[in-house]
Formats: sequence, C-alpha cells, structure tokens
Amino acid sequence: MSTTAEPDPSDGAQPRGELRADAERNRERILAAARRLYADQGLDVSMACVAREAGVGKATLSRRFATREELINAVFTDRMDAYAATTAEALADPDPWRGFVGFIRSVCAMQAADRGFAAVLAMTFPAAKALEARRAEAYHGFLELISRAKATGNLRADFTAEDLIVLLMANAGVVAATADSAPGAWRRLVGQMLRAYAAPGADLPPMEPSPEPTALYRAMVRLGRT
Amino acid sequence: MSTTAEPDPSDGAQPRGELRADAERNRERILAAARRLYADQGLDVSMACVAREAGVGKATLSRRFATREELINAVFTDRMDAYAATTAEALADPDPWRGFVGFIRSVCAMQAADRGFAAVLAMTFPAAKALEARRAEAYHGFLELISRAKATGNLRADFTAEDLIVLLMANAGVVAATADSAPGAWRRLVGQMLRAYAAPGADLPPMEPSPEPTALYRAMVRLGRT
DNA sequence: AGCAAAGCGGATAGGCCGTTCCACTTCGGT
DNA sequence: ACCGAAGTGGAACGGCCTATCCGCTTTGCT
Repeated sequence: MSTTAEPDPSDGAQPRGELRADAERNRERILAAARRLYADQGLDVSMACVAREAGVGKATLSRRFATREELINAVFTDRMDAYAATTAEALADPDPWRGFVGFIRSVCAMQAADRGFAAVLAMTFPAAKALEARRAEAYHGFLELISRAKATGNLRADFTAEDLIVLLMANAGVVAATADSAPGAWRRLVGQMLRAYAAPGADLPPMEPSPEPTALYRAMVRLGRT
Repeated sequence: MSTTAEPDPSDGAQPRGELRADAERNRERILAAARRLYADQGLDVSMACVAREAGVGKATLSRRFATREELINAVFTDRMDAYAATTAEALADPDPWRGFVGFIRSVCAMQAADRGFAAVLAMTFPAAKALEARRAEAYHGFLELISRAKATGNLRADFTAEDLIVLLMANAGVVAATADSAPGAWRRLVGQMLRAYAAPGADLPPMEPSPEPTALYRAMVRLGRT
C-alpha cells in the first residue's frame, strides 16, 4: 500500500506517468542546466544550447519538454514558490507597511539574482498551470497586503496591484541592462519607487546610492554588442 | 564653384563620398524601412528583414551599412537630435523644475513611441559618432537642467544624472512589455518616478491612473509567446 | 550616343536552430 | 539472467540568418 498509486508528487508539470530512473536523472540534468543558463542569460537561450549544456541529445530534451514554455514552467515553479512564500512572510509581519517594503525589495532582489525569473515575473504563460497557480496565490496575498498597508496610512491610497506589475517590468528592464556591469542599479530604482509609493511621513529605508557612472556606462556598452 | 567640394552635408554617418542618385534613393528606402521595423519591433530585427522590407537585395544593404550598428546610427541620428532639442527646450523654461518634469515626460514619451529608440537610449555605441555626439550634447544640457532644478528646491538634492539612465532602462522595459496591449502603462511609471524625484512640497502634475488590469494581463500574455 | 565605373541583386556557402526518425542501449520486472 | 519496453542520441531534414562573390543594369560624364 505504501507505494501504490503514488499521488503524483510532481507538483504540477505536465502529466508524466513515472519516468524510468535514467530518464528522471536526465530530466534533472536538463532542469539544472536550464536553470543555470536562464539565470544568467535570460529566457532566450536556444533549446539546443540547453541540451548541449545538459549533456543530452536534442531529441531527449524535446521528448521531455515539448515546448520552451513547458521547460520554463518546470524550471521556475520552485522559484515561484519562493515568491509566494515571500508574500506570506510579508503578511506575517505585524507592521504591514514594513512587510510591504520588505516584500517589494525581496521580489526585486529575486529578479536581480535571476534574469530568467525576472522575465517570468513580467509575463504569464496560461498553459503553465503549476507556475500560474502559484502566481495567483501570491497575487491574492499581495492584495491583502496592500489593503492592510493602506490601512496604516503609510501606503498611498492610489497604489494598485497593477503598480507591482509595472514595477516588475521596469525592474526587469534595469536588471537585463545592468546585471553584468552595474549590479546595484536595481536597488536605486526600487528605493525611488518605494519613495513614490509611500504616503508623506511614512518610514522608509535610507535611499540607495546611485550606481557608479563608469559601471553604468560599461553596462550601456555591453548592451550595444548583441 | 557652387557644387565643388560639397562639404559633406550628411551629418556624421560613416564617410561616404557622394552616392550615385539611385544608390541614394535605395539608401533612403532602407532607412525608411528600418525606421518602421525598429519602431514597432525593437532593434533585434534581422538585416535580411530590413532588406526585404526595403525591397532591396541583402548585398545592397550590406554595402551601404556594413554592420547593424552603422544602420542604427544612421536611423536614429535625427531622433537623437530631437532628444537634444528637448533638453534645450527644457532649459529654456523659466521654471527649471517645470522644465525638468517636461523633459522627463517628453523623453519617456519618445521611448513609448519607438521601441527601437527606447533601446537606443538605454545603450551606447562607441563607434556611432553622430549618435553619440548628440547624446553627449543632450547629456551636458541635462546636467545643467539638474543643477538649476535643484537650486529651486523642487528637485531632491540626491538626484543624479545616473538616475535618468536608470529611468530610461526601466521605461524601456515597460515599453517593450506593454507597447502592444497596455500603451498607457509607461505614464504611470513616469508619474511615480517624478513623485520620487520631487522634493516634499514640489508641484507635480496629477498622477496618471494605473493601466487597466485586463490590458496589462493581455500584455503579459503577449510577452509569453516569443 | 556611348562608355567606364558605380551599383545592383540573385546565387552560393556556412552556421545555428527546431523537428523528426530510427537503430542502438539501458532499465526493471520476472 | 533475460527480454520487452522505455529511453537514448546521432543523423537528416527545412528554415532563417550572415557574408561574400559575380554577371548584369544603371548612371553620369563626355
């Protein structure tokens, strides 16, 4: 009984009925490779690259993940878990405004640490059920967080949930541009956005310093050579 | 004498010594096509696409613009002129703070109107002399604008020129994500950034409304299908 | 009008990507 | 230990891109 009808511990990817041991090992290697490549090159890495990095044939990759979207779903589901967990932590803070500030900073830090995830947070993949379920969970938590933070009077009344999306898109742009050469730039953006979200008189962490001009310039040059 | 030694009215692209009439016509067609494609698809349009859109052979394109960078330089030099002109206008405003606010909004509007230019403003191309000369011109004007706006007490003392670069990168991200489906999203970002730049008590235009949730969602979906 | 040079674009070669097929290998239950 | 099934990766397409070559057309000057 203990092993009968394993209730699909795989948390949500496409219905895959118990892979063979070696296949599962390859699957893991693919995911690890994709995680690495996506993290520091963004989502537009070719499937062929992922296969090469993982040390498997392209056919194997295609068989396991028919489309790039499926792969993304599998790779980022656990990061999306961390995202949802961050919402929960923020809600647990007795001071909702402090929780809100911490949430914004944490999420943007996640984007800075993983270019792929930065992009994922600014997109949606209707077919990726596991991913989207967690996103929705985090979203509902965030709505509650907004409401509580507004009640304290520290979060401006005109703040909306859409503002988070806009921030995620904006920060994704900064991270994509500066990750290599000016890795602190995103902190400045977040610091300023928080200033904009805060009602007059609300407590704010000290403003982050501007990125170094030379570092920022180097980031701009790097962007040039595609 | 009147036609001798035309002093190269071409304003700065690679040294090209008087093209033949038909060649010049083709050059114009290429530039028009590239402008169109870059404007609504961003900079990563293949050279082959540009040639096809322009109705010329790939060889012709290559001959005229050896590298993508040369083409970008030629295409966006006049937009960069407009950018520099915007700085000048802002400096002409008797109220430097109002000039500053107008400048930020105008520049971001330019980004919203042209995805390619949005990217160009967040990058630099050391080899593109014409472009970079104008950028430098605008930059110096902007430094002066900052200084005057700070003197009025309306621009926060901790604002730096680097903040403009960060804003351009952030707005490029928002524009790239939302241009198709939520074309007003960038206004919200800019409104909030201005709030962050403004010293307490400074006059600000009314805050832009959040983008429609459904429009924003559609933008996120579009991003998914690359 | 006629000619040399400038310019054209189709053709070709090489690279990378995604997809599919198939002979071979490995697993795992008996 | 064996054997069927599950899984593998190389090879073979077709598509799209860049770069370069070369025979033909157009231009502009005389």
